[in-house]
Amino acid sequence: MNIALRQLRVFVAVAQELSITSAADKLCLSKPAVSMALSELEKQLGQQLFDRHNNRLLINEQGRRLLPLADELLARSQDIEHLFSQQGAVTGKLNIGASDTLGNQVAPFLLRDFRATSGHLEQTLYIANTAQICQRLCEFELDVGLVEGRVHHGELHSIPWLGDEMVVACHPQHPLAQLSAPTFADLEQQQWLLREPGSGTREYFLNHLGARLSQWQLAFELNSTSAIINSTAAGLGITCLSRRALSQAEQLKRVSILNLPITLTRDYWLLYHKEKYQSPLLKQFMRFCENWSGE
Amino acid sequence: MNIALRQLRVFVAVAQELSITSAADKLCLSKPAVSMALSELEKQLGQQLFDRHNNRLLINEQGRRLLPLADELLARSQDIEHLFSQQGAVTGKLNIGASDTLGNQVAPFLLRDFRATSGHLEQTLYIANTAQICQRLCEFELDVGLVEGRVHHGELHSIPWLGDEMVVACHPQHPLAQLSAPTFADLEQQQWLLREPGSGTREYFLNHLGARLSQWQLAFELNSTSAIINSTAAGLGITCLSRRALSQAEQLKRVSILNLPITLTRDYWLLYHKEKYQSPLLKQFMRFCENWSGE
DNA sequence: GCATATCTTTAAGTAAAACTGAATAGAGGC
DNA sequence: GCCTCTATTCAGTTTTACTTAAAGATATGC
Repeated sequence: MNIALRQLRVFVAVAQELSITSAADKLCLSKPAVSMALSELEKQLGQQLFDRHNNRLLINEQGRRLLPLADELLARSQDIEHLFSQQGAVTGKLNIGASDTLGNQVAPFLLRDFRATSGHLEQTLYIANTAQICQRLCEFELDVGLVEGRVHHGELHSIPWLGDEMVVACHPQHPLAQLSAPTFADLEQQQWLLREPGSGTREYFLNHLGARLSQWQLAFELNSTSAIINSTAAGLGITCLSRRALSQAEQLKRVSILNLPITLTRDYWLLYHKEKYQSPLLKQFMRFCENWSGE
Repeated sequence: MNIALRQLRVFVAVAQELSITSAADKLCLSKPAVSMALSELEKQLGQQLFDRHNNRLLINEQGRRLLPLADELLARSQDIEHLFSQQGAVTGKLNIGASDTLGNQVAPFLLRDFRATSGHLEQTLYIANTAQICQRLCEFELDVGLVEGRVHHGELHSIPWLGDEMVVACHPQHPLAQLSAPTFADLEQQQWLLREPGSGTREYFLNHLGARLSQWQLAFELNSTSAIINSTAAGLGITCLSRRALSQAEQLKRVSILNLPITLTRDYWLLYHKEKYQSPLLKQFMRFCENWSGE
């Protein structure tokens, strides 16, 4: 009757991958080992955890109920191991998801400072767009997400975090860069460089700037912020990005930032799953994030 | 590196029994199995959990740190099993400790009502004196304790619970029983029947009644409340007990309760260990206790 | 529609772990 | 010293966990 952590590890992997085959890869086990461990767990609990249909697994109500509990139990067993590993050293893995701008421009400095103050070194940074971050939080594969733009998701909590200024940039020789006080009207009829759909930066432009312009043209779409900066520096169009992302390019005079009449701001958000257990390490990291000023 | 629940079960048993031999009995395992499982756990954690001295085990700082964590992990794994056992049924074991009066006079009715409202049937009632209850709470063998008399113990929390009136009783033909308004002075020079040291009832007498009397004699000591009642009914002395414990004997006119000038009251207390994990079932029981009026 | 992937599960054999009984070693009581 | 109580070590056995191979089931390609 006694369930084992081994079985729960298998269950969580299968619940995340929704496939025996890829769960087996992840766990470095053979497929039958995973299949048998899972069906034994289901037998012990007296409940199916997945619906088997068309030779595929689909997590069911029972499985969804077990997932946070199993994840917590495993996390707590990890906590115990780490508590006793090296005396006083902060150990354990931290899986952080971040959207493009935050992941590339902010997270490196955030992690540098967290490492310096905590001594903790085992972080993984997963950079993807907001939608993917949310999905992986729901699969319990990420501990925390750092995203631009508010997220409305029933299973996730979001707390506002840091701020950011959004600016419009162009090539230094661009006519706009010569204006001492450009207006929104000057931004019309321009060629804009945008991120791909699903990106928080793109959403921001569409909702806060594009919506104010009677006309604008799409120069082209790029799924990388630095490619957008390079394209701006190459004179292919103008763009709206966070000041953080542009600071280096501006210092090198590769791009110019326009002095618009109003300041555009954007909040960042810390995301975490409502039902996911927060290990002491995770709590420490979240507190650190909340108090972190930027520089 | 991965620890197993099996190992933690062994560890907890050894920590409670402080002996490989009796832990093995408790777990229905051989001594070598327990010894090996424990030393493997210690090897995995990289820490001794017990000091070995003179062929005896003594839990050390590391072990004390692990005990509540291990207990919680095991309790949570039990929670998972029970959640999935019978749909909706309330399962899981509840280990309740109670001092003599509470265990004999109150707990049966408390448990009857809890069973009726919750449908939960797996309770164990361990009746012992307050000191023993505290010890077993500290060993994580009991979930909750019901005791008379305040307890000051660093590892335990106590919350006031119910109340009780303490009364003085004697044989119906005893001279004291003939007085319509006996005073404290009348109680002097009497022969008293007391419980053994460590009993809350005894402590109550010594602190609240005996201390007020310039003289009193010990008739003799008994480690059972009903033996004290019978001894009182047999005219061997007078006694101070809770009205609850005496109600039947009084109705049968086997003893008389004196009408003293002041009412002596005594609080009961709910005890639980600060670091012990409270399962949903335990929380439910505690809430039930707090709201339970008596009848 | 038949062959071919892809996926899960069953079966049989193997490797690993958990466990036992007997024996060993140390400590204390008589 | 002898007996009894510990915990642990050792060697052998049982049980569990796992792997490879194969089968069954469902979809995909031609």
